[in-house]
Amino acid sequence: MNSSSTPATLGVRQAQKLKTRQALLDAALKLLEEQSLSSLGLREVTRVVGVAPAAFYRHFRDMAELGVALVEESLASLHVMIRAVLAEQQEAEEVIDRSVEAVADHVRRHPAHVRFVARERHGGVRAVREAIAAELARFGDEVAAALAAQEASRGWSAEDVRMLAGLYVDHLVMTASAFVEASADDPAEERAEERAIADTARRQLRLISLGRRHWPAAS
Amino acid sequence: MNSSSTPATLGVRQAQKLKTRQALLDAALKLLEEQSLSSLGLREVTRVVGVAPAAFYRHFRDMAELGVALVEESLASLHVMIRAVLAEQQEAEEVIDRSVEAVADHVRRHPAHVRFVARERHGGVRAVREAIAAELARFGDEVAAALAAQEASRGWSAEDVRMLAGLYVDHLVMTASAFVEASADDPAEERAEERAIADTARRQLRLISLGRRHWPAAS
DNA sequence: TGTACATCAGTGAACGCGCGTTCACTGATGTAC
DNA sequence: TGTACATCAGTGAACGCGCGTTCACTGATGTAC
Repeated sequence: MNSSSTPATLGVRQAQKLKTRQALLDAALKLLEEQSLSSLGLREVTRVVGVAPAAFYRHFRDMAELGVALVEESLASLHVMIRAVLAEQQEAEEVIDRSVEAVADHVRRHPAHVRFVARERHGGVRAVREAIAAELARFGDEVAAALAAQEASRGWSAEDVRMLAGLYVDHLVMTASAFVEASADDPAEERAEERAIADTARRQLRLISLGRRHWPAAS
Repeated sequence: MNSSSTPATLGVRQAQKLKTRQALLDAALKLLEEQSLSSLGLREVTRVVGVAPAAFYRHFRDMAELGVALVEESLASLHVMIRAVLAEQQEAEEVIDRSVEAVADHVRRHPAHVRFVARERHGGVRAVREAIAAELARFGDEVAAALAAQEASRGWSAEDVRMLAGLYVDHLVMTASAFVEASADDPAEERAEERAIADTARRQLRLISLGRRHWPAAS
């Protein structure tokens, strides 16, 4: 029997290092709820974690590198959600309801991740912007592949399918941003605001869905 | 005859003050192409303008207040563009082409304004976020009013019209953001990228337009 | 028109502070035998 | 299993620097008479 509960695959040292790294990421993500990456200080982050400022350099070259790591973490969970929605094969109406509910649920579970992506998508740190853009492009490709496999896309050009996928991904990001920005002055008011956002999102998706059904058509 | 070319309505002092204020806004906008508002320093801005740091306080309480002023400036020009597009009454297809061209043109003329709004829409400064959200909501209302007056909206509920207007405004902002982020490594490549963005935007608007024509419909 | 006083946009020096980065170090973990 | 040496995550002190803000000031512009 092993003398400790440490996984056999990881030394104590490496496990501890990963723990510190994750603590840095978690602390940064929390601090980023109230500010943007380009104004977040290395000392702020290490102070929250409780390590010396210099320890930061054992994990990241600078804040931009930490930001890119946060992009991966943030969009990995979103990726899982998107795949789950795409995997289901149902009536259009039902897919819409499920998608919007999945987005709402995702925002409830990972508000800081969503806020981070919304904020840094057009933020002041180039490497992070590019990482987000690349990942969202991959989502778009994946959605396009799923759409192409559907009956409703018979006769569509690849470009048109990709265009529609882009519309869906953009809409998803917009909706997630709207959810996460639903302010929390009053809990009852917040719930009402969330319902309004979900309702609008569903109707917008329904309209897009209608356009899809009649595409392409002469003007 | 007046002894100077100064407008009779403004004293020399007040005119000079406005000039300095505008210089601060211009300098800030330029610096914000490469960073976000929450990391922009007061001394950076005054240094570019060539005034003492303390002079800043004669015009703005802090950077957030300057940011709100920039929101007004940035969205005022967009407002003009939106009104111009809405005022034209033409075939759906033509409206789409004109709108996309107007957005592309607006971005060409005011890239820094567009970048600023895209960046700070979800940025780290609450007052600025709220100012942008309020202004975009006003655009949405205005677009909704114009849509409601159109033949195609006969029988639509006010909520549905507002939902469609929101979709248009969101799409406009997304498209403008995409244009402004079209990178400029190679001029030829940039022009190709711009054409691709415009093309996608047009097809997305056409699809939305189709959805509109068949709304509401049973699934 | 000329004079005496008020206003106030912009100055420049000073302040205390937290920042990012460097460095030689410590001591627990890992490895070779 | 036990010992001797290597590795390296995290330490803590030090550095020079630019920051936001304050303050009494200056001198051109504005106003009252």
